[in-house]
Amino acid sequence: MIQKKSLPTEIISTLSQLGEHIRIARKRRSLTMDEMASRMYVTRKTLSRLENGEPGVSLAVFALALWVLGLDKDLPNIALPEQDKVGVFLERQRLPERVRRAYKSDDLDF
Amino acid sequence: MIQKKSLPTEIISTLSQLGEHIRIARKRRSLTMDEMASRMYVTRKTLSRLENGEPGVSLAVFALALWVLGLDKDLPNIALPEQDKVGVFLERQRLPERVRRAYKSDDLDF
DNA sequence: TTTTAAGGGGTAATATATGATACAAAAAAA
DNA sequence: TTTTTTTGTATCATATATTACCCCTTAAAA
Repeated sequence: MIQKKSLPTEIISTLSQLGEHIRIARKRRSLTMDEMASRMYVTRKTLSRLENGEPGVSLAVFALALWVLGLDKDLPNIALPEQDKVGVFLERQRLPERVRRAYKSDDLDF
Repeated sequence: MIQKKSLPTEIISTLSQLGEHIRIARKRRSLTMDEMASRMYVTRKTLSRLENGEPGVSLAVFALALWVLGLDKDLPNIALPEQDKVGVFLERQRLPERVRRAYKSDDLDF
């Protein structure tokens, strides 16, 4: 953990991509690293680590970057339960074959 | 930073949502926290901090969770440059009004 | 009901991130 | 070109994450 060496390749690659996306968005907005870092309430070094895709950077730093750039709208949709097809399938599969009502004498109408 | 108190409300809320998404996806897959944590090569406590939306959790832990759950396909699309409408607009705006070729006597044909 | 397992929460030790600062390299602007 | 700004990199101090334990409460299963 936190060591690039021990991480799956896909994850290393994904984090690099995310860093690159942030760097591009920052440059398009003509923000220097110092400027953007101060708006994020972090130091330039921390922003640098984020843009370089270093795995140890905290989620808060990541979210702050997207927030400062106005690119945070998609983040809450990650792993959204209603979009999780496998999850929905598994949940449905776990339903019992037959349902049996718990008997209560005065609860026979609905 | 890293202190919930000093973070924008939207970010606190977003991180909580992401943690909840992961927790739901884990339960749907009938994974205990111990089971999932070990597949992520982290401890149960770290996974717990992620599911609770704690801002200090590293990006690697987040990405590993999505990866273990098979929910990592959307992550690389966050802040995607071609979807960044503001960014594309700003970039276009920066184009010069007129273009002028740098004159080179032997480079007049193309 | 009894039994078993899951998850919440604490502590100490260690690893790592983050901040603060300085300096050099590279790029942009004049 | 020269000058200025931006960025890369290094170091040290401090804050925090992460691990590896622990115990306890609660929920699930028998």
